[in-house]
Amino acid sequence: MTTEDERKSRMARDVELLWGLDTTPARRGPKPRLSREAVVRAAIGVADAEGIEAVSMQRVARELGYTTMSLYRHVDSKEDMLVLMLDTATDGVPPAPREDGDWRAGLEEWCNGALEMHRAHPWSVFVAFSAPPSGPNGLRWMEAGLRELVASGLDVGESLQMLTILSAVVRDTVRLEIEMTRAAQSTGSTLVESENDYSQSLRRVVTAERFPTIDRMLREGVLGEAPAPGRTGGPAEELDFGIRRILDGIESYVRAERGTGG
Amino acid sequence: MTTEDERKSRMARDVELLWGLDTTPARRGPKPRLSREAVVRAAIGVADAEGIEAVSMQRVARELGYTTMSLYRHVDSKEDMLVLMLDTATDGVPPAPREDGDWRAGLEEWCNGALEMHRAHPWSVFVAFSAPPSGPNGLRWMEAGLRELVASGLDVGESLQMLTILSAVVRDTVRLEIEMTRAAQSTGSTLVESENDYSQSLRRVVTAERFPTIDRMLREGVLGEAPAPGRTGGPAEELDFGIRRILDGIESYVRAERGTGG
DNA sequence: ACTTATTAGTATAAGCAATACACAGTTCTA
DNA sequence: TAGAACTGTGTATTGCTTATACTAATAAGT
Repeated sequence: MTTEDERKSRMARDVELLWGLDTTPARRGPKPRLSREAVVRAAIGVADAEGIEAVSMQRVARELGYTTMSLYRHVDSKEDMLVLMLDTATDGVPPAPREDGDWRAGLEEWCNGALEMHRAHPWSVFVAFSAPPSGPNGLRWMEAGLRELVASGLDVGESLQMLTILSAVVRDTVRLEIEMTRAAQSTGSTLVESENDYSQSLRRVVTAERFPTIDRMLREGVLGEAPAPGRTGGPAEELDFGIRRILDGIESYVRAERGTGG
Repeated sequence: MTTEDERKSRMARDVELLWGLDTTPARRGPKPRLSREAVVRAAIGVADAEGIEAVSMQRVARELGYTTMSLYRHVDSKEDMLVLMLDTATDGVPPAPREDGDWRAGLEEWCNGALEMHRAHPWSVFVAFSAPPSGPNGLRWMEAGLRELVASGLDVGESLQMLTILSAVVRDTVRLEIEMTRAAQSTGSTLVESENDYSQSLRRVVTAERFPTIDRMLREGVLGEAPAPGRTGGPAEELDFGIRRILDGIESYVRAERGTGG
C-alpha cells in the first residue's frame, strides 16, 4: 500500500506484502467495509469455482457486491492479489517432523501434501510465482521440506536446490494433468480416450526411422490404453515413481559423500 | 484451419496443426501475401525482443505491416499461434546419440541443450504447453531424451516419466531465474543484491523457533552473498547438482532392478 | 467547527481476442 | 468467355481486460 521505497526489490516487497508489514491501521475516514482479506478470499472462491482465467478485478468485485475500483484500495494490483492468493491457499498443514528420522518417508509425505494442496486449488499451478516463498504459509511448507532434506545429510544449499526441484516436479505434473483432463473434457471424452486419440495421431507422423524410441513407445501402448480400474491414466498417477528416483539420487549421493569423508 | 471435426481432442489437433496436416493449398482466390510461417516468425521476433507479454495479435500484425484480423486467416487463434511458436523455437539440434553408450553424459548434454534453448528464447518458459510434444521439433527432442533414458535400462514408460521430470526441472529453473533477474533489474540492482535484500527481509519474520532450518539457511548465507566471480548466483547456476542427483537416482534404481532380475 | 485523511463510486483511457461482414482478387466450370 | 465459387485482406465493432484520475461521502483529530 505504501509506496515509500520504489527501489525495494520485488522479493523484499513480497515479504512485506505477505506479512502485512505494509498496512498501518487507518486513523481517519470512513470505516472500511471491504478488507484485503475479503478481497483475497473472494478471489480464491472465484478461482476455485471457475479457474484462474475467471479471476478478474471486475469478477471479484461483483462477487463482493462492490465496484471494480474499490478493490484497488485494498490491493495494489492484480499481481499482488495473486501473490496473496497463493500464500493464502497454502494454509494447509505441512507434515510434522518425523520422529523416526525417516527423511524419505517425510519427503514423500511432503510431496503428497503439496499434491493435495494443488488438487484442492487447481488454479495454484497456473500462478507462476516470481520469487522464492515469502509468506507465512509458504515458509512453513519450505521449512517442513528443508528440515527433511537436511536430515538426509545434504547441506542447506543442496537441500534448497532439491526442494525447488521437488516442488517444480509436483507442480508441473499436476499442471499437465489438469490441462490434459480439461482438454479431454472439452471434447466430451475421458483422459484415456484422449490419450489414445493422441497416440493414434502420432502414428501418422512417427516413423521407426526418424523416431525409433517414440515408435516403440507407441507400439508398447505407454500412452492411454486401459489403466487399472479406478485410475485416470494421467501424469500424476506415476508421480510417485519419479519422486522415488529423486530420493534415490539424494540417498546415493549422501552415502557416497559420507564414504569420501564429505 | 478446417473445422471438420469439433470432437477431435486437443492433443490430436495439435499434431495436425504442427505437422501442417490441416492446411490444403488454396485453389482459388488471391495469392496469399502473408503465410502461417511468416506470422509465427514475426511473433517469435516480438517475443524474443520484448517478451511474451508483448505478443498480441495487433502487435504481430503491425510488425508485418498488416491488419490485426488478417492474421486469423493463417492462424485459428492466439493459442494456436503460441503452440506453433513453441515448436518452431525448438528448432535447434538435440544432442546426437552417444557412441560410447554413456547415457549419463547424454542426458546432461540433453539438459544443457534444453537450457540453451530456453535461454535463447526466454519467453518459451512462460508458454505453458497443455499437451505432450507433438510437433516435429518437439518430437525430435523427445526422441533424443528418451533414447538416452532407455539406454540407461529404464523401460519406455519409466523413461517418459523421467524425461517429463527433467524437462520440468530445467524449464522451471530457467523461469525462476528469469523472473528473479527481471525483478532485480526493474529496481536497478543485480540478482545478488536482490537476493541479499530478500534474505535481509526474511530475517525480519523468520525466527529460529518457528523456522529453524530457514533461519540456519539465512545465517549460512545460502542466498545472495558473493558468488564466484563471473557467476550470477541465480538458480540455474546450481542446476547441474540437481540434475546429477536425478541421474544418480536412475542409476541406482536400474542397478537394483538388475540385481533382483528386473 | 474545521481540517485532513480515507473509502467507495464514477468516468474513462488504452489495450486485448475475436466475430461479422465488405470488397477485391483469382481460378475453376459451364 | 462469362460468371459462379472461393479466398485473402481490410473495416467496423463487441465485450472483455487492468488501471489512472477524480468526486462525493465519511469519520476522526484539533
